[in-house]
Amino acid sequence: MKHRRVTLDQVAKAAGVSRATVSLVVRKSPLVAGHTRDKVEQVMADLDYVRDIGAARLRNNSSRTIGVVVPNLVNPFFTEFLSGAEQVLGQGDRVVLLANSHDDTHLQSQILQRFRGHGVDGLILCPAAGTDPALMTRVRDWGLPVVQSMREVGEDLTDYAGGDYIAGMRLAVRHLVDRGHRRIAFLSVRARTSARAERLRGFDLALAETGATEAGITESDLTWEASVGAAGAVLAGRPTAILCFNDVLAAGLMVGLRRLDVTPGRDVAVVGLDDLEMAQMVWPPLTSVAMHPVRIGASAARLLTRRLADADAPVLRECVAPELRVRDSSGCEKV
Amino acid sequence: MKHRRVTLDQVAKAAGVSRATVSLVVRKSPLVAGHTRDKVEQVMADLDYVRDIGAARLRNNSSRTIGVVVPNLVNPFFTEFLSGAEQVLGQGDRVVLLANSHDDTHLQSQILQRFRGHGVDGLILCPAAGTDPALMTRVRDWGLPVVQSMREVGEDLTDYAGGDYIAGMRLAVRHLVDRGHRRIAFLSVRARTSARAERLRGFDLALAETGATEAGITESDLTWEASVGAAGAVLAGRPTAILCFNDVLAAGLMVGLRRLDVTPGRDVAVVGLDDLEMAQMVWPPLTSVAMHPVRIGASAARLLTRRLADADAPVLRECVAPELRVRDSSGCEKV
DNA sequence: TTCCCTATTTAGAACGATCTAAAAGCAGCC
DNA sequence: GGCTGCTTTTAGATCGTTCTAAATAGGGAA
Repeated sequence: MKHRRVTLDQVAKAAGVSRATVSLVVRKSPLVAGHTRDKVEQVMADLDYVRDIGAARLRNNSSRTIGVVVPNLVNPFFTEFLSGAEQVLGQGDRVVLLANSHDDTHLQSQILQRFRGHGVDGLILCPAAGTDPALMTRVRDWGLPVVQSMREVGEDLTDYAGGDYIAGMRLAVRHLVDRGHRRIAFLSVRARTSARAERLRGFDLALAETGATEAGITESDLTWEASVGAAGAVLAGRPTAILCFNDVLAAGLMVGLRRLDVTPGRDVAVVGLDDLEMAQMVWPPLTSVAMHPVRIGASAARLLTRRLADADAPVLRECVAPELRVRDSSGCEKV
Repeated sequence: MKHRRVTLDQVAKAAGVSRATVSLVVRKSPLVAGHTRDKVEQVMADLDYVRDIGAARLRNNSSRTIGVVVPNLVNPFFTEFLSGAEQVLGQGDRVVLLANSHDDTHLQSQILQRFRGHGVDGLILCPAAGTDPALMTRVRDWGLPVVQSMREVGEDLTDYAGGDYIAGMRLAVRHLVDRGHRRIAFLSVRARTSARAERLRGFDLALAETGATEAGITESDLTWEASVGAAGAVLAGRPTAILCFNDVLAAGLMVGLRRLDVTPGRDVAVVGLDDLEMAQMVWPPLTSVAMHPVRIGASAARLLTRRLADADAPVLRECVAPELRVRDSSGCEKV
């Protein structure tokens, strides 16, 4: 019923050549003569030969497999990221080994062990909150090329692909200030990640540049439900505009505001970050700063491909430039 | 710099036993004596030994790797599904090989070849629209256990995990009829999948049971933007209520309706399917039928685990029961 | 013809695990 | 000591590839 897989040897026998020759054909070596190649390829097609990549890796040490670790598979930001990475890697005939760390460093290191056992060629890692920078050097000692993405741990330890959140915050704050807002609140998150630090720094810089004042920084869990409940705390600082850590929190916040009879886009301006598709679906449509997660994922995949080709290439940081998308949620002027 | 991997042989040498014994320890065989096991485990920890699963598979034919193919990685429905499957498989110490078919049968078969080459133990497949049922028997001939999910091709060819969309449509239609609606439209999709057929059948059944009349079936592409533009066509049938293929289309439709100065939840009732998180974020909050994609993913993973354990187990269909979630978008009574 | 050179092809040893079948150890018992 | 029966350990073949180094072909030139 379940028959064994077709091997190089069987193809070789059927084509009347040696196993080594067939192997050369499989790897598209220029060494084989045209007529030999044709014959072997014909036989491979007839027998439905599929090369065993695991066995190949045993010899040549390349599994064409990339481990991707994200902290949250349900957050559309990370799935768009994943989608971009998968796309690029698939084009390079590589395959994605996916895992969700749930932002748990313990689970994360289990996952890395598992990936190591599977002989992945490289790693795209969005490090879980609280990841020890030493992890990066450890991974490097394993001989595993890594690209960090969306979040970063340590300084220039690895390549990195992300969005420029400092620029993003600036765009958002300037937009609000242009519309006459002076008291701006920030709905942040509790989890200590570089993504959070970067936004806070951008916020400070932007406030200093524009002369606007901070009207309170509230911390929420990184879920939609949590931000609904944060609305009261955010309003306590009497802001006329609220910047949110991302669109998911912004969407929740708007629901929370409405429950307190505050209408976003009229009574208070709300701005998100990321510009996920949902920004256009909520009401009022959410002003947001596009971070292009799909592009970031693609960029991470390309960085990793580059490093696989040259282990000693200089460490690179790639930041996708953000774009402001003005919609109705920041519609209220305060002049 | 990049040192070789630690092998069984090295552990064996260091522990003063044979490679075979170490292998037994790795596999937790009860054959090894307690003191030997302890010593070997100590050495493994000291040397940071990681078992090479690829090499193991070559001999014992189990890669602890599962291929998962989804048609759209950006659709939150599928990512929640994926998340459920990944979770369960990870617990069984298996790893997910992920690929996105973009609903393209050609790309899908490329992916399957790739997965085959990687020696996956099994497959969770949400078949791309237009997939030939013969694919399932072909995959079976490869000796690959498959579970179809979310969509199904062929009759009882493989195990299947999905949501009960017939029941879901019934819940939705009854709810609308209870609120006094008699003219109900359905915003459907163009792609011919079992998911579409099932919903249409449920719609017909529910109409027949309740005596409500169909107020037009419009077809849209399966994207948010497309459904925004479909609003005009949907209204042409003069419905008092609109049922949508899923929440993504419902969200788009509501935006489209508003652009035509029709307020969803007041001028016309809108109901979605799936109950994604976004149902609560749109305005007005969307009445929807929860399909529990995370549970479906988990169920698919369990079905596959079962089949891996027993290739001859009877073919099983598992359908997660839907639940109606009433919110404001169906708020308008028509009595 | 012989020799050399380049273009192809190949035998056989890896890679790191598991499996099979058989060998050692170690009691207890005659 | 020799035998039986049990537990524990092991040598060596094996999985399907790639690599190395060497063998073989096929022309020309001398």
